[in-house]
Order: sequence, then structure tokens, then C-alpha cells
Amino acid sequence: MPKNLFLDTPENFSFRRTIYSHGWCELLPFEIDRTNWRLNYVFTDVNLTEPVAGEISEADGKIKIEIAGGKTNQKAEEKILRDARHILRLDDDLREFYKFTRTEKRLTWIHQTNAGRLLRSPTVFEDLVKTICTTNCSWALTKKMTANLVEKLGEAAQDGKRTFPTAERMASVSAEFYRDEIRAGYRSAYFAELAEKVASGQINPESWLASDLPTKELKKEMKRIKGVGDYAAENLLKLVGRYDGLALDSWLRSQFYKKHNGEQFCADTQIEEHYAKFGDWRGLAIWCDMTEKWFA
DNA sequence: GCGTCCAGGTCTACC
DNA sequence: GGTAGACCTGGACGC
Repeated sequence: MPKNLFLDTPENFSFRRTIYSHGWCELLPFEIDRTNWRLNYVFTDVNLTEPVAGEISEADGKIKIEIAGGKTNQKAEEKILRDARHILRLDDDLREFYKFTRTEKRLTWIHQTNAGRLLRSPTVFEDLVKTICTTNCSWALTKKMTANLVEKLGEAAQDGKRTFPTAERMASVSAEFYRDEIRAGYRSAYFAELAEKVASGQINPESWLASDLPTKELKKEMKRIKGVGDYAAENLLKLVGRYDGLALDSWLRSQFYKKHNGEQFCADTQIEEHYAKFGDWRGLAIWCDMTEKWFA
């Protein structure tokens, strides 16, 4: 029997703007239904005998999580609610960001539509692996690598949908597996090394969420992981709630050239100067600015 | 069908 | 610290 769990939403929250805030909604175990505006995810927890597929939607001003099958208990349900809060950034306070966007006429749509919450995975580890999958390849390949990870290493729920693999599961296979089965190319050795270090406790990506380190130092820590450079680190920083890096990649640059530079190339320093007025929120400002038309 | 280019970059060696 | 070259994959494109 399906079971429904509910979460209250904060002020200034848009479900649609959150689940379709960036490409993460297309990377398994996330699946988005943009016709009915539903987001699917496969939840897992030590208190569950098996993973459960959940459909997240908006109902009567609340977030509804419909759990399909699976035997849950109170602790597991609490974990699912925690994960959903985390995924949807329900605890993020964007009021300061909106103070900035109110000052710019062309960005007033951001606070008017409650945009700015960037969808993330339940764990930083999952976001870290997915971010490495976005580097130096097409979006189609990113989706393929992520799907391979889920399909070949994830744990199956009752309905056959699979979880994102844990670090322990990822550490149980070799670099050759990542090369041959996941089609991760040169990233294969990085995944094997990362999974082993996280599984053994040498690295704890989850600690980045509440780190006291200044952003510059936290970014250095992230960049010590092979496969994580400037773009990847700044993307991860956004997902742990720090927006003072632009996370410039080729897509973001090309969008900036089109929108603000007459389709002409310019140096990254010019892009940085353009968003400097947004202070510690500049990374979120550029992302919202470049994705304005996504809901047009 | 084949070759080339390039995409939501990063690493290493070298200067 | 800055830069050049190598690194995987697979879709798009030109021939």
C-alpha cells in the first residue's frame, strides 16, 4: 500500500522552480515529470529492509511524498522526510539574496517567482560523484554515466527502480569496472579512489555542509579530490549553500556571451566583474540570470 | 562510412 | 602562478 508523508513549506518557496532549478532532476535516481510536476527519487536508509521509490509533489501548499511499497517504520520515515527537506532546500534562507535581486530591475522576477533553491541529492557524496560526471563531456554523457552507476551499482526497490550507490558499494568495484561498465573514461581511477577514501572515512564530504572553513579553504579541500577542479568545486559549494563562486563552465559562459556580450567571447574576469555586486550571492545570481527563460 | 570537432574540465609537467 | 598537452566518451557534422 502506498503511504503519504507530508512536509510544510517555508515562505518564498516554489516547488516547480526548485525541482527544475538545474539539470540534477534529469540524473537518476531523480526523474522529473514536467507535465504533472512531480519528482521521483529512490530513498534508502539503514532502517529500511529495502529501498523505497518516492514521488514528491505539491499538494495543498504542502510537499507530499508518496512512498510506493516497501516496509517502512518511523525512523525510516523520519529519514525520508529529512532527505526530502534536504533535496528541496526547505531550510535555506534566501531573503538576503532577494534583497540583492530587488535592486536590479531585470532580476525582480527571481524573488517574484521564489527562484533560487537549487535541487540537490540527499548526500554530498552523490552530488560530488555527479559533479565529476559533468566535467569535460556532453550532458548526454553525464546522464549516461550517472544512469550506469545507478543501474549497475544501485540497490533495487520493490518496483525495480534503483538507488544511487553508496561509497561502500562503489568502493567494491575496480577502476576497470568504471571504465568498461560505467563508461567513465579517465574519471574511472578518480571514482575508484574517491569511493575508497569515503568508504574508509579518510574523506567525509557530508562534513562540508556544516564546515566552519572559509569558502576559499573549503574549496581547496574539495579540489584535493581528483577530478574536482575550479568548476566542480564551485558547483559543489553551491550545493552546500555557498554561492560566492560562479562555477563557470562552457555552457554558462556561452549563455553569458549571448545575453550580456552581444554573442562575443569575453574573459572570465569580465563575467566576474558583472556579478561582483551580488557579493557572496554572485554564484546564485549568475545561475538564475542565465536560466531565466527556462520557465518562459 | 569515416574523420574531426567538441562538450556543463582536470591533471601533470614544466617554466 | 601560469600554461601546454594529454586524457575518455559519444553525438554532431562535413565530406
